[in-house]
Amino acid sequence: MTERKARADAARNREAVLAAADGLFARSDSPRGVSMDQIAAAAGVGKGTLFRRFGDRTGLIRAVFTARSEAVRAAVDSGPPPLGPATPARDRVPALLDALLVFKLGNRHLSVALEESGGGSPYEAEHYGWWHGVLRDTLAATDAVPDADYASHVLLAAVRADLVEHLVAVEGMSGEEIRGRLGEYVGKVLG
Amino acid sequence: MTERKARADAARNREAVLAAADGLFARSDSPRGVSMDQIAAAAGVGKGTLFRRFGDRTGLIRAVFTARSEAVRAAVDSGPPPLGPATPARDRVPALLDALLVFKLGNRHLSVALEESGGGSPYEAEHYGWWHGVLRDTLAATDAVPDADYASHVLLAAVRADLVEHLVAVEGMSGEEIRGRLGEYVGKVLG
DNA sequence: TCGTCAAACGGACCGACAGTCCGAATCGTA
DNA sequence: TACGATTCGGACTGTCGGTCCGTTTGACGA
Repeated sequence: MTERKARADAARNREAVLAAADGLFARSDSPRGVSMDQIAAAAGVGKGTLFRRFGDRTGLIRAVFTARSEAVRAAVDSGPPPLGPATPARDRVPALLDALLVFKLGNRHLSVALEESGGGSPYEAEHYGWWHGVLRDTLAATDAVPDADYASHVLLAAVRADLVEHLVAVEGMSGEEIRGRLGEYVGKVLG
Repeated sequence: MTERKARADAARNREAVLAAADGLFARSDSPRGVSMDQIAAAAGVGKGTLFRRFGDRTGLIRAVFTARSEAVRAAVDSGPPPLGPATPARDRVPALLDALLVFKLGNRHLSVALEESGGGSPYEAEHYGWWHGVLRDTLAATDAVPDADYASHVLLAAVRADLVEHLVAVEGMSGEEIRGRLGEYVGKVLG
């Protein structure tokens, strides 16, 4: 509709900021340790630019996160089994949770950043609503639990970023161990 | 050991700060909206006092939380069934989780404050370690799950303060509903 | 190629807040 | 009452998220 012209430098800067933020979060131990000034500096961009493009800190983190998670979401939306929509519900539930877990294992710091700076509550982020919707619908199709909505929330809580981070960093579990345990656990819940 | 004499005003101020903080957190929607200056002012105390007694913001929140949760912890430690140690493990697991849920329902804002300002990760707080220990040991005695340690983490994730807050404030569930759902869910996990 | 102007840039600036510091006030004791 | 140890309190500091506005730049028509 209102198709103005996109400026070349604007697009370039956007990518630079995304990349810089991604790198900084990945390197830093705590998301709190990464300031907006640092991101701006690392991206070779003024602070004003950064806030104009992304609104605020939360918006920036969400943008980085969204960019990173495009692949998983596409696989769930329209990929082949066991993630895609054609999968039998009973097989898809564990596949969904495993995929989300694997993603968080591979993007631990970024995920923690999203959940803790994500506008107060992680539950407000669009990304959570999306996963919850998919999981709820799939779960409802299995008839395994009395309240698919509630069960989805609780199952998603099992793969929260800070829990995963704790299991890996403090308890020393490997990614594969966690995946195994989660699989057993989900199996039990599905009955 | 190093039992010097406690000054009367020091003790009085400590109580005043605890009470003021408790009240402010309970009233405020978001823990972020409560500043140390506000707490100091509400307690009729200087900021220096506040930081000397509690070290930092996290220390203060933990102190308030600890004071509030003394009763539950005593009930678990040495109370009668179904919470106390004499309870059969299979009955105690749901009782423990229900007690924790009820506590969080009654202290929603304070709990959220602890989990989000609790020194980066909620898992570092002493209070988490304690609950996890009790739950793990009880769970291990039931032989219901292959890995009691992991299962405890995941079950505790089901009663995280921000999830409870979300279910109540956004999804409009009542406390009783949540308790019911949690009970069913735990039952499924115990098999 | 050049002129025009909306859009984008960047960094100085602001307000808020956690945490520090030290002279002043206060308590317990002899 | 006098004295020393302990605690008080609020001015002060450094940092950080977010804003503002004068300057620059890129797209496009002539």
